[in-house]
Amino acid sequence: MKPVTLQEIADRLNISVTTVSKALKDYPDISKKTKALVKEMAKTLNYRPNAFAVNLRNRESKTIGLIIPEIVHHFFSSVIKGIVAQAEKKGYLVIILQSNESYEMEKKQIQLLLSQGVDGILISLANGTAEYNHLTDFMDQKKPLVMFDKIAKIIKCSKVIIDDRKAAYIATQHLIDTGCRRIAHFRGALLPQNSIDRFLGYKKALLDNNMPYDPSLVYICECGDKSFEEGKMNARQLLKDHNDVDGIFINTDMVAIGAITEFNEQGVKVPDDISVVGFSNWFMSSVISPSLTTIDQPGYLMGKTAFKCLYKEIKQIKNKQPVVFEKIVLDTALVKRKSTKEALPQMEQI
Amino acid sequence: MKPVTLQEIADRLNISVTTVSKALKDYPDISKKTKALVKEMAKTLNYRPNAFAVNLRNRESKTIGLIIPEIVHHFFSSVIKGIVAQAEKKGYLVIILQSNESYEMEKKQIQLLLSQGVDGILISLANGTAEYNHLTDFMDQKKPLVMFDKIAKIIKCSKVIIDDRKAAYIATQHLIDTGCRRIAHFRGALLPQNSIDRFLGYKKALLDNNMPYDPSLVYICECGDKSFEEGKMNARQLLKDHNDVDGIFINTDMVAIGAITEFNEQGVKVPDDISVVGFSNWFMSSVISPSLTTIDQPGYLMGKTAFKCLYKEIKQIKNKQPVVFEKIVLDTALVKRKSTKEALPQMEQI
DNA sequence: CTGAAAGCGCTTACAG
DNA sequence: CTGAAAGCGCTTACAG
Repeated sequence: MKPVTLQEIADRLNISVTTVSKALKDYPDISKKTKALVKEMAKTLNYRPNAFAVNLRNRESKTIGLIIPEIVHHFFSSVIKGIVAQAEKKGYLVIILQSNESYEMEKKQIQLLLSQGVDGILISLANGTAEYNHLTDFMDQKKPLVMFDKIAKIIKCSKVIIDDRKAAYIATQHLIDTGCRRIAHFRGALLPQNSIDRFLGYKKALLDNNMPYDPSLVYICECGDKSFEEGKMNARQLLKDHNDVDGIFINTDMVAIGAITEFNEQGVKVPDDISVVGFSNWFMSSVISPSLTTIDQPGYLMGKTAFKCLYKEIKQIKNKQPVVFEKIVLDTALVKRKSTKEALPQMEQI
Repeated sequence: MKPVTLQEIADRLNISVTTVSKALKDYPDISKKTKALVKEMAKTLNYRPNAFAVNLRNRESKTIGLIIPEIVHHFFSSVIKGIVAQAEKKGYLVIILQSNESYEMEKKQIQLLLSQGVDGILISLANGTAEYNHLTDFMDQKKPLVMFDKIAKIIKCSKVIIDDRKAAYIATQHLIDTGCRRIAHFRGALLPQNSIDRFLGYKKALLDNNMPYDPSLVYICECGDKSFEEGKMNARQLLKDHNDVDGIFINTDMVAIGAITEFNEQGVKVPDDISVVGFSNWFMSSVISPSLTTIDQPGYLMGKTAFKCLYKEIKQIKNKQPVVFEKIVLDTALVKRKSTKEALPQMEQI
């Protein structure tokens, strides 16, 4: 069974393709009678417009691309869900690609999406990305690109993020408020803006509380798919290097869970010996023991917001309006659980 | 900057569009010299074929659709990752849609994908799906559809699954081998084939071991996004109803984690008082305490395999070869952890 | 070895 | 109110 075309409908009704096309789209210059006839025939034949032809004419695909470092990831999968849900509402479909934290992949994927003719791109940068020509190339095609979570400050485009520095500050402050006096930090890789910002928030909290910043207390994790093992390893190393540490602020939950697991295995008590604060609020963090105090990061909302932002720009470009870039900062929240102690009463008054 | 077309290249070189097209595709009837010239010009101008036009001509989009019940889900996100990775290798892009376990959504999404002109569909059925016209409609367009994990036995198409019944049998047998004598089951929703099969595997293991099957020991979970709470609730109810139960086989890990959490909170010792076996081997299951004995379900491999299968059928249809449906059953494995006891020596000899 | 022409299915400016 | 015609960018059977 060949797909039904406008031509087929036109032939059956003995009218022109033009009229059929207009009737289906409710052009005002077509008579009611004709419209009814056409629509009925279209229904009977189960007519479905050929998307390729429509796309070719209209120069839009109603499809967007999404490039994300990792799919099997509580936070990112929540973002995906938000994007897909919001896109569907607006009649847009989402093509997903995983960069695997690789710049090369990311570059290739942008090209792929460009070739496919997506109307826009949503991207969270790979750790390995330090050059941005692939992004500007895309934008040079007069197509919008919106970054979320892992962004490049230097690129002029809309961004949806959280205030990583502030959130990290609050996390570290919480450790201080609950009595920690020597606080380590397991940071993320060196390049990504959010691991830099979280590190800076940690440092600032220390300084604001007159606590010395000690670089030897900062450990690095790549935060790829080996996060759990990295957390364990770093925790082991930390115990060897510094037996006086009583708190750690960790760049991401999965690493924190690795660290807690290591502490549990070594008989180090959390939070009595060492308090731990994570980042992201993965579901898992609420069910391990002790449950993890962490920063809640609104993944689903971030996805929804990022799509809305992209959608707005697609419309603006289509209507030849000027595109105004936005920087949207979403709220985070400290989720207190059992991996940190109760706040000291005297400290709260300071 | 307008996109570069074949016409543009042709004009600049003073040759025909036909020749340009053929040169770029290395037709043997074009001279080496012309090919070199054309390719160089294409490179200089950064030519990129218009996908819509190519699609329209070739009647294929190099795009497939993926419909999945839930994106934020360890198992399903692993499947997505496998599909996307394998598809990219073959030059295919993947459009993702989430059915939210709803039949209505699923139906709408199939239509959407059909309108979009995808070359095939990969689907894991929603719990709510009991009618299959939307699936057969799609296949009537001479486009392949492959089901994975949550399938409908009755539909004639390729399927990639695990042997749920066997895996459940092994899980239950493990409970018996480790000394459990009164074993409950938290099953999934009533419709999905895999929750039926897991239930049947449980039942068969009991009967093969001369243990009575007691329907009052079977509890139902929808296994949607409330899985954790369902696990807790069912565990609470179970404790009230049956204080003699010493083992539970649970349809999916997230529910099992809920149950274990409830037991921990109530001071019921796992595995000493009650042993628990889950299903799926979510990462989380290895880090909770006690860690969860479960069935490892190969999500990434399932995704990869499902795409390969779909790809094969796309090619078969394109080449007008007969399409042979396959049923591919992937291996699972029992992962023994701390939520079950050591096997009893005397039992092992039986 | 090269190119004119038809056609994929649709949309829309224009004529009547 | 209706329709002929052009055109979106590509591919390929066919002619020369």
